[in-house]
Amino acid sequence: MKKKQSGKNSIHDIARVLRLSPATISRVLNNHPHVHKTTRSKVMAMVEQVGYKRNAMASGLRTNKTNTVGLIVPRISMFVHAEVITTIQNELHAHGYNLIICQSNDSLEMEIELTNTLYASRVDAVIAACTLFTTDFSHFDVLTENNIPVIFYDRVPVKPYPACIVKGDDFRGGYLGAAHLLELGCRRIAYISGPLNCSIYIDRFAGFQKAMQQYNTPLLNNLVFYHELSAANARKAMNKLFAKEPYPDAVFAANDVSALEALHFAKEINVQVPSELKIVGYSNDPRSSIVTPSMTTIEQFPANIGKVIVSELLKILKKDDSSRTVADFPQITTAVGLIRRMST
Amino acid sequence: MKKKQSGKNSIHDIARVLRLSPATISRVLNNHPHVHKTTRSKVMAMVEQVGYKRNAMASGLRTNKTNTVGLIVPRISMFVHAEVITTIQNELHAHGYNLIICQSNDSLEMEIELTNTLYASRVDAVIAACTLFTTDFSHFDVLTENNIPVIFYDRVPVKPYPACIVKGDDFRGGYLGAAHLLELGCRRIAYISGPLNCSIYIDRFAGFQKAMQQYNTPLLNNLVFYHELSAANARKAMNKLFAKEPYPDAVFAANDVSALEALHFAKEINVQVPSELKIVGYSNDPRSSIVTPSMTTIEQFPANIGKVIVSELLKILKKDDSSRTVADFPQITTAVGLIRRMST
DNA sequence: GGTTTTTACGAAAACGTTTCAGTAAATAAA
DNA sequence: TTTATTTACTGAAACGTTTTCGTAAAAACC
Repeated sequence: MKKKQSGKNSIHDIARVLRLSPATISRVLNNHPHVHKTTRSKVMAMVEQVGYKRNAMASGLRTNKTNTVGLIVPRISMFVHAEVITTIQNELHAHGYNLIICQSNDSLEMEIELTNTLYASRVDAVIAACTLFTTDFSHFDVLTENNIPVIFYDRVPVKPYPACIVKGDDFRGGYLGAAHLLELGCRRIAYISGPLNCSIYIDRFAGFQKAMQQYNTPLLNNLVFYHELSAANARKAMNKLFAKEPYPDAVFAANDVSALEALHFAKEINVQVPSELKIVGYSNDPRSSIVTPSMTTIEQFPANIGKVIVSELLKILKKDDSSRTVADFPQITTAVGLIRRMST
Repeated sequence: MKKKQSGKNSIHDIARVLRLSPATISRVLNNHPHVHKTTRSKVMAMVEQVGYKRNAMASGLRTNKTNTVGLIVPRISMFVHAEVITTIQNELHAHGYNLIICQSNDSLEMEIELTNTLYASRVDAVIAACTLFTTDFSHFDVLTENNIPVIFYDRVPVKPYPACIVKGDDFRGGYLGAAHLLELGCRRIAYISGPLNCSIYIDRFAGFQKAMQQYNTPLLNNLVFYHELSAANARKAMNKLFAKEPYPDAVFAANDVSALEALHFAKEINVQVPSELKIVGYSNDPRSSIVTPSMTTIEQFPANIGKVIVSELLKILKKDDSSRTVADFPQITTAVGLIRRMST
């Protein structure tokens, strides 16, 4: 049972009742050597008794270290992110770091504010998956210029930036999805892409094109759509695709939300999936496996992404500020895979 | 274009080059009165030029205020939470507060660590949705005893605790689901509950019982299951239910994951839904609407929950520490509703 | 012109921790 | 015993803010 607190208890208060100096208390708390065994246990007992808890602000102010890393993500509800976050948190926690999760809501303005806030609280590092609309990355300068390492993942800078980059092999993902459909004999393949200012959609599309080219299949301009990947936009695309014949024999969408909407649309207009239309999504959203027919999609192994991020981050944090070099800005690509289901 | 920083820039540095005192700089930054217009603009210009950003630790240490609230949640990937979090974040942001999102992974140990960490960084308040295994809430004492207000939601303390509580009307939810099935003529209704040490499952089950009683339908013990609501456990329950006749004519599950698994199982063994078996879930998970047949479920209006939480929180934060009273521990119940779909 | 009030600013303390430099006591070496 | 070394601790400064108190100077009043 804890004693009732009388308002405050700092290292000074403990020092006073034990007739020691604050310095000694601090040393005990930080496991410094050169403090007597009996003193140490007396201090620990008192710490326990009054329920002392270190003030992270004071400590951080003095040491310039917070043991905290910040994470900025468009939406935590996106499955891939949720998975990545969970892994990151667990791994970091195992190494004594705390994680502050921030959500930009896919708003650039918010992303800017969040990086400023994270800088204000002087986190030790920042992990960021950027907004769909982040083409200029200079708001991260405040971090890099002040020696706070940044790691980007998922949606990453396209131009060189002094930060480590971890990304799924989007090119390969695009290639795998397209090759799979081509292998199955599809030749009129529609492609629903996200906006091409965003790294992942550029690469996925490039992979798609590569496969098409390899199979000597022309890319029909009226079968390709570039817009924010919402269900509504996917529906618009489908409406156009099925406005008049010839219909496409496959749809490859750069995310699962769009693919799911495509499937839904196909059902509505009585187009049989997969016999008349094959559909491939991207990300292996939990929904893609429970829908009927279940959907073929590209797996990104988010847990692996998380692990890679933390392992890189720890490497960087182990060095002190001054000894960081360009070698700390590697660009790492993580594997993807095709999950074949009933929609193809 | 920002000037390259020479390592540090504090309020002192700005003061020195402008031949002012740090106090004046601080006053400008905090919009205090009694500072000359020309001085103000000179300072602002320099702040802009050197890219000064306030050090939140120093500021928080001095003022004992962080403008940050902490949030602890079992899993951010759970749809209801993701929705609630997003609302909370937006609302808080509009009022100048930052949100630190923490994930307990449904581990009590982690929840305890997280509350300590949040206390260590002296957040202004904590919002918590507890672990399934949190029956003792004393680890939140460190917050309440130190005048950091706590608001619980979703999974909340069952015993009295000095904190505001916001919860969905789980009793009504349980009642609505059951009454709906009874109305449709079901009489052998199976109920898949979560463990009864958790507030929400207690209430949902009570609501279920109330409806059953009202329709003079006996509650059959072998049709009720209490366990952690995982897909695996739901499958076990379904296996038992369909091991021998008479089969149930309906399944009401206390969350959507279980209901979805029940539906999946029914399909596997060729039991027709809804004709032979009706299914109702809980939470309106996005998956429940896209599955075939789409699933009837209980909507919790998570955005509304988030709004209520923030509105209560702001009320509490507006008062200063000392003037808080028991009146700051209201228990608020938010509405739920039945969403009827094809599974009934 | 003298008195009061207001305005604009500075000096310094404070928040709670860590750490450098120093010192007294205990121990080891001579 | 004297001197050197180690051990266990203290004092005080520092981190970057905010805020109280004080005080000149300017403005307002009579």
